[in-house]
Amino acid sequence: MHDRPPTLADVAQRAGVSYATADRVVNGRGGVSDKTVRSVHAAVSALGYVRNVAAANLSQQRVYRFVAVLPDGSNAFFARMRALFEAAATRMIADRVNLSVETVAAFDPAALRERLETLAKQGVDGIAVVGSDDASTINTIAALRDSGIAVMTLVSEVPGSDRAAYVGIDNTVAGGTVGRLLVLAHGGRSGRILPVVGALTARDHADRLQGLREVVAPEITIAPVIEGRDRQDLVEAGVTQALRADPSITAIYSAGAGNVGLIRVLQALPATTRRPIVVLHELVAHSRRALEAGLIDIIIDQRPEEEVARVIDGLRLLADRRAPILTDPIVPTIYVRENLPPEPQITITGNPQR
Amino acid sequence: MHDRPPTLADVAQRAGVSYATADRVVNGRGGVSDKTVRSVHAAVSALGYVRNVAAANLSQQRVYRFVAVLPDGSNAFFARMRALFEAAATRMIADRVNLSVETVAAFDPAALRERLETLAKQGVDGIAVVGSDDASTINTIAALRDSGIAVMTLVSEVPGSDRAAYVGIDNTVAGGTVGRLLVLAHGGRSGRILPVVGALTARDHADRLQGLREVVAPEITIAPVIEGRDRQDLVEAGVTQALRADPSITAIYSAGAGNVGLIRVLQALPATTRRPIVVLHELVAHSRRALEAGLIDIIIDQRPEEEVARVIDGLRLLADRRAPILTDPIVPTIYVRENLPPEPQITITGNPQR
DNA sequence: CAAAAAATGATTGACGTCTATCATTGCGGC
DNA sequence: GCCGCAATGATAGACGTCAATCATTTTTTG
Repeated sequence: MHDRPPTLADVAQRAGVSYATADRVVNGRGGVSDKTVRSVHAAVSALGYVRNVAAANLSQQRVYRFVAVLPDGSNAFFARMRALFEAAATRMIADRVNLSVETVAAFDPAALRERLETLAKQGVDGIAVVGSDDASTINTIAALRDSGIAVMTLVSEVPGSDRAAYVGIDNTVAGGTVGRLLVLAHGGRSGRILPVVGALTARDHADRLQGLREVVAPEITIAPVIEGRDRQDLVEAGVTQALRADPSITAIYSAGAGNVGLIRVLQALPATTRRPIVVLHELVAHSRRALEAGLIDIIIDQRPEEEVARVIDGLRLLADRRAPILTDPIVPTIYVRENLPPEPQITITGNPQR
Repeated sequence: MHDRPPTLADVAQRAGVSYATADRVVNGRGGVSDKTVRSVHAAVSALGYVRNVAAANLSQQRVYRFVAVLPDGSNAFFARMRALFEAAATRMIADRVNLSVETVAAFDPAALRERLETLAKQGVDGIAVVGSDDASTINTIAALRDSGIAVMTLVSEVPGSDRAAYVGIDNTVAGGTVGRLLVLAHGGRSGRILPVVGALTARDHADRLQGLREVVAPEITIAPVIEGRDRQDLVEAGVTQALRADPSITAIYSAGAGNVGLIRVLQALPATTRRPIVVLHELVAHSRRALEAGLIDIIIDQRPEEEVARVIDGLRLLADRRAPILTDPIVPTIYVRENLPPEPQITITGNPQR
């Protein structure tokens, strides 16, 4: 009925070897004949032996030390992600997981490299990093991996790097999803989408735009792209001007940040005209309020909650030498007014003592 | 730098008491003076002591025994959920979690009660059950709780029961979300939605419809509801007839099961006419194919993957005596053709040995 | 066939917690 | 001042694994 799970001692007995030998096999310490290795493995699978992780970690006094490296700045999305990491950190203390969040100057490969190397020296078990797509970062990640540190990329992939996993959305998919929804919303009628991005050179923004283009053509055309540098003021000015210049615009897709500026434009629109359909990225305080107020229609979100959970899970799996981690992509999620989740109550808590 | 987390021995020392007394306090064994209790608690928070769950479980040889009770039948959604539970079960062996899935006759409170009582006798730590909204079930859940078994309701809430938590979507929210998307898709034009449900007496289906109604009025009207009993044949017949009878229908919302029938109708539609916008629930094999083929437009999904993960997490938190579990609702998720996740590769694995 | 090398066995302490038992101390009541 | 009881201390074994050490056996090699 409730037979306790088999232990390594059971395995040894069944294989007809000593505990020491069984241990040598399962922990790959070498110095065991092939025949014995096989018989131990046979016993393992016959009994369904699974290493008791709790006991293993206990014996090693293992304290996982993980660090999430996020870009600094006042970006609302990363502020939220930071809060999520910190909340997770407190929850994980009981599992001997020491998780900390650090920030590093955004768009600065040299600073990132330095920070990562410092972490490596301090003896960290795993790192989650918001990548940047350059050679320096790729090399740094490779070096970290070589020194046995688990590295995962988060939110933004580092193509060509041998990170253990990428946790984040596929931006082409996200753009395509927006495209499909806009096609639906136009209901077969023609239309014209105004795209707003941070910069066309930013890979994620470009990918989103690309995904959009693939889906909406040919019924719907795309107006010249506004590059808002993720700054509210520039976005505000750019959108205002574009709307004035082109009255045929039926929809706006903001693929980057600086949406406070966009929302201001929408608030200022005359109530008489039908406003364009508006889609933007990331559920944060201001976008939530805009959606609730009916200023925008759709928020497409990458669900930082799930990303954080996946990262922690993944880092732990990598730190234990367990099964390969699962790599399902994060699916960008659609919020409309009706399915908004309750406002998060997370307060940012520093460590009270150390 | 990497000071190991404090142990209970550290706490005892700091509080100036013996290990035994510290243990009495943190485990609430009583027989300790108030003054001592306070000083131990002070030491706990001063040091930031957190019980090492791994060590605790190890010492108790704790094997969590959890059971998920799902309704039987050939329902694709529950088949998927079952597979997810089974996949999770294998992953959890290393954590000494014994998770099994059982089925019980659908819509049969007596059978459900009997099954639950049997489980209680067998000494289960936690149960996740797809509820049914009746007095018998409410009482059974109360009895389970009294005997110290953690109970969570899954997919379908049992209102008025004192389950520890409900993991599932709010069906009114789901219906409202569909409503909002349909309003968007009509782009200000009038329209007429054909609703298809299993039965109007089924609370979840009724809630979805209610959510829809609240959002779409007044521009969009709602045709008489088809009750398909979740059966393909009835759905097929009903929808065929309704479409023939009422050419003004611009959208179909299927809130229940039996969607294979609906999809057949859509396949049979003449290519000349513009087909209505179609929204239905739950991403399963046939709905996925229909979406990929462009026969339908939107799938609204309750994300059984996340539900399963939450259930397991919750049961574990309840079984350890840890912090109260988080009760964020599951947000119904929108899939269009572009953001479909990769097809799950889960194979249903029975336990090879016992 | 002896010596060297490889493989295996046997055993031990540590990890942090839980549970139990028994010993000791302090204190109030009478 | 002694009894009884409450509070506290001291200690030990168990949980399953890991990482050692040292002893013993088997195999290989020259």
